[in-house]
Amino acid sequence: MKKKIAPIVHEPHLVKDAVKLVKSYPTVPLTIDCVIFGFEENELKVLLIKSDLEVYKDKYSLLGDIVKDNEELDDAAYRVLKERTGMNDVFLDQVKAFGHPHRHPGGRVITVAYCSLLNINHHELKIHDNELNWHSVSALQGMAFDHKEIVDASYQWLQKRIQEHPLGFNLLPEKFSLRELQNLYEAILGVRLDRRNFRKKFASMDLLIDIDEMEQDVPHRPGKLYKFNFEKYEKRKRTWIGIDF
Amino acid sequence: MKKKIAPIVHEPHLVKDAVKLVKSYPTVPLTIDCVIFGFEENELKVLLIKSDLEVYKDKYSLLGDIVKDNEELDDAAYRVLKERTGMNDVFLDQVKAFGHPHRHPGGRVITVAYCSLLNINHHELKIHDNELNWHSVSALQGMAFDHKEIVDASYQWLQKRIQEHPLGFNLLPEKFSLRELQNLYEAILGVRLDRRNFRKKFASMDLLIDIDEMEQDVPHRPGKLYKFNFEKYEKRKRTWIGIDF
DNA sequence: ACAAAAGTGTTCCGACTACACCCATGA
DNA sequence: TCATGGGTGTAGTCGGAACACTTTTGT
Repeated sequence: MKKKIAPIVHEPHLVKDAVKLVKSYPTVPLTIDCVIFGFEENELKVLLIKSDLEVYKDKYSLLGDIVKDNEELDDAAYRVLKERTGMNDVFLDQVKAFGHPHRHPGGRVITVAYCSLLNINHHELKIHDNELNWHSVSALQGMAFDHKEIVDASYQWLQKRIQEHPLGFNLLPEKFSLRELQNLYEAILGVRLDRRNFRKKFASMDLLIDIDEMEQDVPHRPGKLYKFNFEKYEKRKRTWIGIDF
Repeated sequence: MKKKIAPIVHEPHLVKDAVKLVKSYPTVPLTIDCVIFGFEENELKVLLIKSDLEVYKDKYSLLGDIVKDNEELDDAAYRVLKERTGMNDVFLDQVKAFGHPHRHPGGRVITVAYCSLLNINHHELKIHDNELNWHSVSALQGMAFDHKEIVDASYQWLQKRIQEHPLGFNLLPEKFSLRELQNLYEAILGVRLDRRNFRKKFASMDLLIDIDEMEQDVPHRPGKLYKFNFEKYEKRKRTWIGIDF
């Protein structure tokens, strides 16, 4: 995930014009915003916080921050994620840059949106100020800035990506049943899937490890539990074609 | 393509803290870079210019510019496109933001990459300074900044997108033969396709208009010419699924 | 016993693949 | 007449979609 920042060094006399050129450029504030998705009670959720700003009193906003000097965009997003959720090794990917001149009431601010997937139960929210909390994606309202637009774009991005790569596992506990997996896909894609076909599909992908355990404390016949074979997927990723529901 | 910039006006006393906040943010120079693809001699090409900078003497760079105050990112990209190619109504879409702290030797510059598709023969390069010219995508070398990386990302983006939407028509003349269309897909995807199956696929999509003309001056049996039914595609776009070679 | 979800196979159909011959034109 | 690519159909295969009954557990 984290890329090293290569210490590129150019001959000083050669870069003088480049430095001069860049100094002549207008500049804008740059931020990142994280669209952090979670899955709970068979619903896709997103992590939001109450806005600090008076214009957006009682509105919700994404977790974001400025990008620091010398900080990679990816690293900035990862930093915010870690500060807020305490979690490492979380799925994170850039979605899109948003640059409407009036998207921020305080003046022009460019933001780069990142999409992140994490298991709600695997972390505790580190900072509970400003009512940091999970919100159902299907019923969002009262969002600050253009954050509704950003969430919508990220959600569409996710719907597409999850059909190409098995990202869903990032949202589930380490051990999960096929029913939970199916509920997840149904919730994200907003469709109902045939149970037998769903199971066949994942069986044929051969990315589930049967850990020989069963669900506990369910009021019905317990299902088998599986782990996701991340290692196998990583190896196969380069030639991955898609899931195709 | 061009979105109106909504004149959002907030109560002045409410935005004071927002303005103050934004003023406290560090700022960075922001540019856009256009990866302009064309198709010529059965090869995918990209429009490049010699770099102005001494460090990148004799290296090629993408067409880019700073984003102006109050200018939408999309509009900035479109402006560059129009300035350089003189063309309107060109396909243009955002690919990704690049923000490596040392990607520009003159200091930190963030850029947002845009992908554009146009018909090489439908335009004349407006400005021929700095050896503005078309280069084969498959043999790029000696590129300035991180522009190779940007072109690679855009090319991959294109390969994916062209399998989901019939974007290829943007690269062809108004009238084209099925052979030309197939050559285009083969060049972009880097595969060979079965001619009969290819024709069947496009026939079944029903997006080609038979204009009842034939190729001229070809040293073999002339093929029929078609137009792309942009109108029909636009109507159908919302429910578009994919092309799937 | 009942409720609730787990687990499992088969048939059908549509889509993609592979493949070969005749046709129209220019040289 | 030859070289070049245009134009066409069919059989086989693979994968997705539809679909119902038995099993296991808790109450």
